[in-house]
Amino acid sequence: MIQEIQIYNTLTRKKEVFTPLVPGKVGLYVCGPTVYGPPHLGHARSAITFDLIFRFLKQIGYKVRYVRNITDVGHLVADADEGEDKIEQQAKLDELEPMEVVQIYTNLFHKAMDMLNVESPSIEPHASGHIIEQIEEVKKILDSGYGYESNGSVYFDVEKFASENEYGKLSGRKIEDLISNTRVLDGQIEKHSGLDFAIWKKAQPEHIMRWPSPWSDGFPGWHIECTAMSTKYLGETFDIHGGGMDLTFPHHEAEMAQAQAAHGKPAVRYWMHNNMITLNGQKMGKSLGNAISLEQFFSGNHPLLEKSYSPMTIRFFMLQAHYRSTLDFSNEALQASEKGLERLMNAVAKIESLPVSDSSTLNIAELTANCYAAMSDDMNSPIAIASLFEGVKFINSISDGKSTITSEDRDALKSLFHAFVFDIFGLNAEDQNESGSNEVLNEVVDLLMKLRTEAKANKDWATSDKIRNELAAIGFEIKDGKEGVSWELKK
RNA sequence: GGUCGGUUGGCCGAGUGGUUAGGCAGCGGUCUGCAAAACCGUGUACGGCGGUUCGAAUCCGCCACUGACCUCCA
Repeated sequence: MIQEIQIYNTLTRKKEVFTPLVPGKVGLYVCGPTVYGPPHLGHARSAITFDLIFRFLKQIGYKVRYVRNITDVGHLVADADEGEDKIEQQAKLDELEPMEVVQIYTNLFHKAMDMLNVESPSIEPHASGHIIEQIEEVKKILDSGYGYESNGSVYFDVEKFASENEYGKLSGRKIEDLISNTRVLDGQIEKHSGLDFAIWKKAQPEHIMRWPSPWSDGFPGWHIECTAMSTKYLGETFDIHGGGMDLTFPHHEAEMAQAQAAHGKPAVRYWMHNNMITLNGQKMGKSLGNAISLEQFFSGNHPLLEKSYSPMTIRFFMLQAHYRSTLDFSNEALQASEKGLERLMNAVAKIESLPVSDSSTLNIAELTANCYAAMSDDMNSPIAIASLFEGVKFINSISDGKSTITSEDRDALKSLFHAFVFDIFGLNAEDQNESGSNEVLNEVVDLLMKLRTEAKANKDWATSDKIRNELAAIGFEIKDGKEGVSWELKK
């Protein structure tokens, strides 16, 4: 079942045939969230992108170990390395223990991921749970000569590394440009060069998050956690490393250098980066203060949102764009996705009851091949979705009596749609809002429907329209179909 | 300033040297007591100016606009 696929490797800037290190198995590492704030649309894009990759690789027969970390230590909040740990900063604001903050936002993240139907990774390691492994990596880097200790902190010697290895290749940077562009920051006296980055940082007295190490009581530098955890769970060399495009520099560049320094060989074979979500053409991000949280999307509680958007709408919206393109948020675009998704899901539900004939007027095998070909070409979900809509048109046409399908093809079509819609794209039928669980409400509305149907039978249009219009005003949508009346409570 | 991208029809968004992306909206139709919903049909776009070519939206050059990274960031 395993077929040839191509993926775009940021390192080489082109699509490459994907060949795993170990046949049939894939090691995938993705930078997860820093849990100091509520999850926003950007987190969803990354999570959904790599969820798609995870799901597709499994679908075509690979055994995948997917590691996505939780960053809960180490980020510095200020320009200088003297700054407080970001998580600690938030903790002080909230008057909570740092790990309490971590727990709160980790839970929120998990909840949002569940709602978006993002599968759990195989392993979700916390940086704080791998301090020992990180210290070991720091030791290896010191042993290899690419690190130096300075006043209790340990730094990575970028210029030395660059003189003997490639540095800047991933992000397309030249070391000379970096040197001339680096800002001179306070507290840099400890470093030999402004390019150097901390791999272990001595904690200031007031710093709460701290661990003992051979150099000082402190905390690990940001970049080292991914090297330590990917090495532990996937090995010194593994297949795919993913993350948001904004992480390519300096984070991933530093990771590449560190791993090379520590292990004497490159760690990552394919680098994959998802692009950003934009809002009015500008990147949506926590640091820009324009991030809309996922909770706000689900509830519609944000000035920029005209209405609430379900998790599946968000998911489908993202799948309709290629992961390497920026995706611009707008109410109009989201509403278009919402309707498209509804049409897709309605068609899926219809397949089973489609009437069969002696012949098919659409080539299902070809449709199937197109879908897999699209995904095999660097996870081109929008193309695959376009093919699926070809199938939707066909399905509706059959139920309209204008096209035909054989029993065999109907089974194939059903398999195709189930594989793509549910397994690969991870879309699921939405619950029929809260009304679905409210039996009494259902019965009351059904009663009104019955009264309206009776009024219609008596040609008492005044009464039937009154029932329909007043229910509509409350938010109910009344659908008169050939098989009878149905209704839905729209938010 | 440096580096790398982007500019596609009303909106979102694929793609590509010559052939319909797709979704949404709009329009027309079917259905309906009328609607709504649903379904069917329908659009002919590729920033500007040059160049290469039998042929470019797709390749090259210049220009304009815009974005990302260069600091934490998905």
